[in-house]
Amino acid sequence: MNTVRGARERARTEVAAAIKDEARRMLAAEGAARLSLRAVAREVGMVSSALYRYFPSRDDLLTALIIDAYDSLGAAAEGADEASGELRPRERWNAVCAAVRGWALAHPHEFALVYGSPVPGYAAPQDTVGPASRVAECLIGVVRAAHAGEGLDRPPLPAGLRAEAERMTADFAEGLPPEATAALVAAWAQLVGLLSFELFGQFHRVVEDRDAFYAHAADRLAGEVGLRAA
Amino acid sequence: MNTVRGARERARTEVAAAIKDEARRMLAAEGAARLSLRAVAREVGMVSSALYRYFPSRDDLLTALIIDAYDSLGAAAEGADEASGELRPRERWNAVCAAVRGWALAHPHEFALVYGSPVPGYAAPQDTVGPASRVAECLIGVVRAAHAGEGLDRPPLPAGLRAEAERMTADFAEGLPPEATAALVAAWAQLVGLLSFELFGQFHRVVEDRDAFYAHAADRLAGEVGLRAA
DNA sequence: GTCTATAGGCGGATAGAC
DNA sequence: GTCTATCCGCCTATAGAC
Repeated sequence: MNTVRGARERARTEVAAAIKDEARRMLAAEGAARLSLRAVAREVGMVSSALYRYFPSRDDLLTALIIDAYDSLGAAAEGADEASGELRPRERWNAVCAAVRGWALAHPHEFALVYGSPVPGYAAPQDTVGPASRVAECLIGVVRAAHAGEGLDRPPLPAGLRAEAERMTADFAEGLPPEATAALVAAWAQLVGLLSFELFGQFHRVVEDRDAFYAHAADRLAGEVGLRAA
Repeated sequence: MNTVRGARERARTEVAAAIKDEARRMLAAEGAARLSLRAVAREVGMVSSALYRYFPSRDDLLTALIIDAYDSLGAAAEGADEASGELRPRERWNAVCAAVRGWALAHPHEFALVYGSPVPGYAAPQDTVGPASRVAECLIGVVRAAHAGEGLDRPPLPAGLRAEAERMTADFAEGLPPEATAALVAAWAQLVGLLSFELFGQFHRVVEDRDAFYAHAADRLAGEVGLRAA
């Protein structure tokens, strides 16, 4: 009986995976806003109503894709982090940043899905929050290791931001100096900004050597966060 | 006859403006990817085929909206720049950055239209390039003034980025130190990254005091570009 | 779980009358 | 420039048979 249920569930998740794969392909062609269950069903060789057994609505399929994207990005970041565990914090930071960019270049439409314009009419459920924070956690880990080890050059923090930085620290970066927490949040947003510009075409005819450009910017951001130069 | 043509053209541009206004409203509700000529026509009290006299296709309407958005943002930035002409460069920079954020908060859907995920299947024509560069030009002007006046603290530039920075400078920032050009391009992308996170919901339950957070980040970026502290 | 059929919409774009 | 009519396509979602 265990086997039976196991087989059934395996079949179920395999079909669900095929649906998501096709949906990811549609994402590239049509964008999240026009993702259509019918089109996915057609392509995957089912009839549209059959999809509703796997995803109760279009929005649920979207949610699954978003969670997968965050998890895939998070895994890429964590992998790079672990692979560079021997290095100094600044180099670990740069390795994670490079992995994030590598993932984004390899999955531009999933990047757009999670960091681009929100899908109108779609509200992300709570389930996305955990996966969404994996990359950030990874960066926090690097900074925490630096703090515990060689120490941080604390970035400046104006008086008006002190309370906010302390709140952030208590909320999700316990143990870090508040200056570093605030700088880290800003740095992460700025990193994604660089990737958005690259992926969304804003660097067209502006930045040519994007590898070097991004690597340098990421390294500067490491400095902003307080990681000591290598 | 001049009057006649004037009147005709005035009527034409007034209707076109009404169409664009309604389209902007739809942008908020449906997003650019699902902007529909028919829905706009319905709302504006015309029949869909009549719209084709004003915009030959859906994409042309989209292009008009994009150009308007860039122009509106550019005007906001230029206005803030002119209003702060007496101040020191670093303060001018901060004033322009604040104006950009003010515009973005006031026009989130137009911000998403130009800096969010690209609309699948839509390719921006050459006409958008000029308006798109107005904000950047404005920031370049501030840095140029600093360079000509009190001077810049040149940001560091790794050897691998030197040639690229010189090319950028020759292409669109003649006269600036290449270090500043490269830092400026990065800073602009990072600024937009901060705004994307704020507008697209990534700061939800993360950053609360967004005014202060952004102002501080913008000021740090001024330093990155080489503007001397106030 | 998958199918057919159906309800009740929506879209872009064009032709041709006025 | 605006209208009607039309072509031909698309969608989400449900009911009910198998």
